[in-house]
Amino acid sequence: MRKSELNRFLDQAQAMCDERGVRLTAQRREVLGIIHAAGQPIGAYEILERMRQGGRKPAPPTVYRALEFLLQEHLIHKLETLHAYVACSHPDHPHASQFLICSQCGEVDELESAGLDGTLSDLARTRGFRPQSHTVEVSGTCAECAQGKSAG
Amino acid sequence: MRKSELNRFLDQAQAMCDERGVRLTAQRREVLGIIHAAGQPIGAYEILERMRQGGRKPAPPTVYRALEFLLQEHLIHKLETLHAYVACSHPDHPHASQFLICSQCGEVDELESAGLDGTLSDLARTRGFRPQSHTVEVSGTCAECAQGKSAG
DNA sequence: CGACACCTGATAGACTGTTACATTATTCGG
DNA sequence: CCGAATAATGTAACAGTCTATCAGGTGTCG
Ligand SMILES: [Zn+2]
Ligand SMILES: [Zn+2]
Ligand SMILES: [Zn+2]
Ligand SMILES: [Zn+2]
Repeated sequence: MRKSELNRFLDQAQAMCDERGVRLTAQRREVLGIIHAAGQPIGAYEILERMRQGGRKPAPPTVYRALEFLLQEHLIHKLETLHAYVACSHPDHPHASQFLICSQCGEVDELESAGLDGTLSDLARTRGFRPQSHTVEVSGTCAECAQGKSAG
Repeated sequence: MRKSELNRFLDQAQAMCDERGVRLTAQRREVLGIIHAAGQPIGAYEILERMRQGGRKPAPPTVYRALEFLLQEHLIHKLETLHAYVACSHPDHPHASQFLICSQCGEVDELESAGLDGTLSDLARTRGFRPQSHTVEVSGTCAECAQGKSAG
């Protein structure tokens, strides 16, 4: 069963929040679980939909508040080009958003490239620009989809 | 007067569209002019607002259709993190979207870094990913704003 | 003129996200 | 434990961004 993997993920998040003195409440944990379980970028209203399957009727602010918290704690990222959210693949330390997004199957691959970070910082500094955060989203075809296409 | 600069920009765009066999109609030209004249990222509804100052009452689809055309022809870019549009600073050849965005004054600086392009392509290829387009938006403080702040 | 492609106008609606205020839950000092 | 302060949640209404759809106009070509 794969549920234990999800639980490990959530427990790790819980432990991190405990350390930081912030509260991963049941609701926030549920939203984080839905995002992680989706395995793909998922929109706020789709999350809302899945929360409603438990009988409750949360409204948009509920999910947006949870998303705001999870973003602050670097447990999820927002994909600006998709208006969707994904679980962070290495939430133990803050970092910028760097993604490969397959336009065919929707899979995303989170990068964490110090080289890319450095290239961007250098570029910025040559312009006298002081960077604070960055968003990198590469759209294209993932390995699996490319293979399937060329083989087919 | 600065109007001649705007006209040169628009005439250049016109020439490029003529070459490509596409039509930079009066309406598209007007939208492109408004975006260029703004000098900063401008939202679709702000464009709409300015178009209405001529007495006409265009509706959202009007401006979105023009924006779609201008994006296709690489005459403008969309800033995904701002939901806003800017004129391309070197529209003579297609290229990916790379921007430094000052969060204080709103100025944007369009990069065109082959090095960044290469770094991204290399990163993608090590994952078997075939990139098609990318969006890079760095948020921070521009040189002027940083200077004003440190001096003040 | 008629047929066709393209552009435009206009209504309505979908999707994404926010404001404002009332209510409930949790924490903490006494 | 009690009560005040703080944090989190519930609820309704709304704002911002973008799209679907249908109808009408313009221009070219034969
Ligand atoms: Zn991450
Ligand atoms: Zn794929
Ligand atoms: Zn450009
Ligand atoms: Zn600035």
